[in-house]
Amino acid sequence: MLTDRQQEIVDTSLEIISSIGIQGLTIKNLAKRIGISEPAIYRHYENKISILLTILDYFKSSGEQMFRKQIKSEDRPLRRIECIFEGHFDAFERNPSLVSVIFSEEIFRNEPVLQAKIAEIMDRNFNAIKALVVEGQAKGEINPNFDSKYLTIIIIGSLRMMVKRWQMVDKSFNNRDEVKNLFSTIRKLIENNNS
Amino acid sequence: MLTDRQQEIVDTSLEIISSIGIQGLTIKNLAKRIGISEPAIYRHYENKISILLTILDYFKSSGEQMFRKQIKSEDRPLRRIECIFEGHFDAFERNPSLVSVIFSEEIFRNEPVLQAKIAEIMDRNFNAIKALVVEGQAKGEINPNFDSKYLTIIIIGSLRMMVKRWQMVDKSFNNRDEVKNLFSTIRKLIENNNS
DNA sequence: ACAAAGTTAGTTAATATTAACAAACAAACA
DNA sequence: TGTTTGTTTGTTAATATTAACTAACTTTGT
Repeated sequence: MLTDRQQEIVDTSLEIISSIGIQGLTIKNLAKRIGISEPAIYRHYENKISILLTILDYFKSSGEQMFRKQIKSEDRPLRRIECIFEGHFDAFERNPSLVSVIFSEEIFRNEPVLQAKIAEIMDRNFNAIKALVVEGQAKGEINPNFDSKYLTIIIIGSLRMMVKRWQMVDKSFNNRDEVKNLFSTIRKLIENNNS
Repeated sequence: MLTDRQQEIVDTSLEIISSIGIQGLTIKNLAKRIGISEPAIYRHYENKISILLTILDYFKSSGEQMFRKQIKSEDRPLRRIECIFEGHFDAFERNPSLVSVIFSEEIFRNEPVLQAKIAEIMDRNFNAIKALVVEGQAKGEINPNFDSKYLTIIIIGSLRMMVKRWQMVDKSFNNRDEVKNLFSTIRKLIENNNS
């Protein structure tokens, strides 16, 4: 569990990342924004890496929660994938900084601990979606003539691309509709329509 | 045009980016690798940003070349998209550092000039692919019941995701086959099969 | 002889982190 | 009850390291 200050540090970090990018997340900026001195940060976190690890953990567990909810759900696989789509999207909308975090692998490249965590999160997400695709194919909802691996790459890649575009150009347009449209396109593409 | 030294600086930069990431591209590393002193670098480039701009320009023009080739080509649109897929992939294989560059938007976020260039490149690529999709739909080769914008997001997103996975996990596996399989999946999905 | 390309030896600004100490409060105890 | 002791959370000042970049001088090639 996090203390109030620890939570504040994490929240403020996400704010900073959101507004000026991960590069701007320095202890100095962090301390200034919170209104305490730099060394005070170290009363609550051993070092900067452990702050970042906490952020990634938060990210990981919020994703896990979403997947768990979908596993229990009685919906059909395609609908569950759609929920994950929307769920991720809601998360991004509520907390735009997560977008920066998700695309920050390159920055963590010199920190093995962080890179490992990122790889772990990506891998788990991939497998969760893939499991749903496989299930959808088994139940005849998704076209079984395609390798589930490639369908998963297409699904996740599309979502990421959408988010990236949103971050780079669109900026606060009709994002919810965009996601709906994108997913409905994907759905029609991969659905099993042997009528 | 670039002098020999300038070219060497660019090449070595790409080598460094490739092996230890963009974060590792410092003037010190660059000079050491080339075998000259740090200030000598400044005899050939005004500053670090201009080196990075040159790299992005190289990236941009090599992409442009590829698109130009495809425009002249007599192939059908889907085949041309496939060529672009393979072309990009060849580029990545020949020069893995480009992968790092392409995913480095987050790092350039505090450098408006660089960020603008990245946005420009992404935008042009997007529109080039989209034009091919539209043409494919007009010629009845691609299913016209889908918004070309979303199909383009799916196509580019998949390619990027594939590359990302390649960078993160697969590492020197059967990459050429993977690209072939991925594209053939996409092709089957979006093809117009009203037979 | 002169311009291009290199060197050595610096500068400035940032960075994460540590050392040493202080105020506020709580717990323990006489 | 009042004093001692410890803990938490903060401070200021300093640290080591690294970044990009510069000034002034030397070498090299034509």
